[in-house]
Amino acid sequence: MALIAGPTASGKTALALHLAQKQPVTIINADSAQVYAHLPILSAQPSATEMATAPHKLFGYLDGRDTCSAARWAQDANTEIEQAWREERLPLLVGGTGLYLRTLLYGIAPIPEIDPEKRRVVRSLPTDAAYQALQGEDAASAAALSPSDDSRVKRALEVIRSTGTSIIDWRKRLEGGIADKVNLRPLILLPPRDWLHDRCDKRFEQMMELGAVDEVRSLLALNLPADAPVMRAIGVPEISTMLNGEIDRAEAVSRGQAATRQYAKRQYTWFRNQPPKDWPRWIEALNDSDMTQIERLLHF
RNA sequence: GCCUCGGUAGCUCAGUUGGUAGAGCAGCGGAUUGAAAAUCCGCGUGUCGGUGGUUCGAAUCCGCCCCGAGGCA
Repeated sequence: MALIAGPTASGKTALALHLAQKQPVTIINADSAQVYAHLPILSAQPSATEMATAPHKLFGYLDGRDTCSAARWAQDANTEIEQAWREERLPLLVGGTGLYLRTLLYGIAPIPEIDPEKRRVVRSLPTDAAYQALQGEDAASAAALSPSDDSRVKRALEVIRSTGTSIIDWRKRLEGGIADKVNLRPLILLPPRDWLHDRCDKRFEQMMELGAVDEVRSLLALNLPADAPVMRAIGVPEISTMLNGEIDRAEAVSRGQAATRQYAKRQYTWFRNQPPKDWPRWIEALNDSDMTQIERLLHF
C-alpha cells in the first residue's frame, strides 16, 4: 500500500494521477471533506475526467446528513484496500487528514457509539458550561484540556456521560490499526511555504470561477444542521456570508484564501511532527522533473 | 505655487501633558485519539518617511526635504 499525504494544494492529486500511469492502482481518498457528495469543487475532489483515468474510492460517497469520523473512514478505507488487493491493484491513499490516516494505521480507542440524545445535549452547551460539567464528572480529563477547547471538552463530556468511563481510560487501548499488516510505502509532501501559499490563493480563486458559489447555494438549500461537518468545509462559511450580503465577492475570496492558508499550515505542523520519523518527506515544490526520484521513493 | 490632512509592524490603525511603541487582521511555532477543512495553546515580527535642531531624553516640539490624498489657484 502506498500513501501520499501533505497539506492542501501541495499537488497530491496530480502526483497520484501520475503514479496511476505507472502501474494499476486504486486511489483511495483520505480527506475528511472530500468524502461528502455536495462539494466536489470546494473540497477539491479530482474532476470527473481525472477520476476516469483510474479507480477512485471514497470520494463524495457520503451524504451531508451523515457525519463521517476517523473510525468510520478507517473502516471504509480498510474495505477498499482489501478490495484493491483482491483486484491486484495497489491501494494508493491520498489525502491531508492526518487523524484519519493515523487511525487507519495505528487504530483508535474502542469507544462505543455515543447516545445521540446525550451528544445533542452536550453540544448545545456553551463551552464554559461544558467544561464546568466535565470538571464535575471527569476531573482528570478536564485537567488535561484547555477550558476553551470546545470540541475536545465536549467530546470528553459526551464520552463520560454515554459510557461511564473516562476518555483517558478508553485511550489506553488502540484498536483496528493495520500498520503491522501492510507493506507501507509513504511519502509526505512538505513544499516551501511561499509556493504553497501562492497555490492556495490561486486555488480558491479558481474554485470561485468553477462554480463554488452555486455549489454553496445548493448546499444551503438542503438546510443541513449547522454543525454538519460539510457545513464547515473551507469556503462554505465565507461564501455563505457573501450570499447573505454581508461581504462582497472580493472579501469572500480573501477570507477563503486566508482560511485555506491557515488550514495548510495546521496540516504542515501535523505532517511535519506526527508521522513516524522514517517516513520520507519531500520538501521541494512539486515539479515534473522530480517524478523519477519520487517514484523511487514510493517504490514505483 | 500656496493651504490642509496624512506617512508608526506585511495590512488597517492607536499612541494621553516628551520617558526608545501596541491593537485587530495577516504571518510564524506547537498541540492534535470517533465533528479534524474542526478545535485549541503560544509568539510582535518595527532605522515610528528622511534629515538637522531643541532637550538629560523626541513617534510626540521646531526647521528643511521626500511621498500620498484633498482644497485654493
